[in-house]
Parts: sequence; C-alpha cells; structure tokens
Amino acid sequence: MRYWLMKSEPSEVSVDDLAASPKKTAAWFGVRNYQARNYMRDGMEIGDGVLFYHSSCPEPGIAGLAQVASHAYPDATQFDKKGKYFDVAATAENPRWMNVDVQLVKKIRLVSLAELREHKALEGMILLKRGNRLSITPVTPAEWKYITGKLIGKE
DNA sequence: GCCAACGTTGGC
DNA sequence: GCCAACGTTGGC
Repeated sequence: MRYWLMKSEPSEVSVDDLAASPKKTAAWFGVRNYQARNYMRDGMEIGDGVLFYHSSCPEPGIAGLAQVASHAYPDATQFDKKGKYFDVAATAENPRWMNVDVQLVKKIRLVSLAELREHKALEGMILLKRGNRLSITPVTPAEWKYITGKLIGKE
C-alpha cells in the first residue's frame, strides 16, 4: 500500500466534480509529464491512498481523500484530435500517456498549502519543496498518517 | 499578470 | 550529447 498526492485544477476537475461522478470515480486524464505518468504506470496499485489536491486556484490545498481504483491504461484524451490533450505522436499501438482511475473516498475540510507548511512533520513533503511542479508525487506513510490522522481527524 | 523553476525541443 | 530557446506549472 502506497500513498500519493495528485494535483487537479478545480476549474477542470474539482473534488465536488469527482463526488458527482458515477461511483465517485473518474479517469485521471491529461497528465503529460513522464515522471508523473511513470508513477501511475509503475508505482500505483489499486487501493493506494490519494490526497486529492486543488492547484492553480484561489485556495490551493488538499480537498479530499481518494484511492486508486484501476491499473494504468492508455489515456483516451491523447487520441482526441480536437482536444487540448491531443498528442500527434501517440498511436493506439504505441500510446504515450497512461492514466489510472481515481475514486473519491471522502471530501474533507480544505487543508491549505499554507497550513501544510506550518507543520514541521511535513517539511519533507515533495509538494512543499521549492520548485516542485510535479502533479503526482509519492507521500510517505508517516506524512499520510499525520495528515489523515492529526490534521483532519480520525475517520 | 508576474515570474521562478523546471521540462522539452531541436539545432549543431 | 550539449545547451539555448521556448513552453508550462502554479503560487502569489
């Protein structure tokens, strides 16, 4: 069992959008970064814990708890010529981009980026490292426990 | 809208 | 394989 933090722009897919999806599950499409793709393709297992993070918005922070709900499979949006995620180099035989499905477990109070920065126990989080832009990052068990236990309370 | 930081591209 | 130019991310 591993843990991850996955960024989403709420103007694209917010925690409420995910909550409103069938089975509260949606494909994590649109990742166009190799390292993030590799985490999904090579690192994720069904049932892994996910911190659902809102980025590029007025109040960035963790907005929900989710879980990995599928293995990685080709991201359909890379084949959509009209879409903004189209990749001319991707073919059905040789897809370049993969995604997993993510299922919302529960919406939580927003744990803002500023709040995360206040906690010494979290200073090692990749999210908080200067210059980090990765949209998917691993979270350590200790970080997960601290955030889900201490910051948002026992579920 | 700004801009620092990082990733990707492409000429050589 | 180097590296300059360009594009993107994402907080502020």
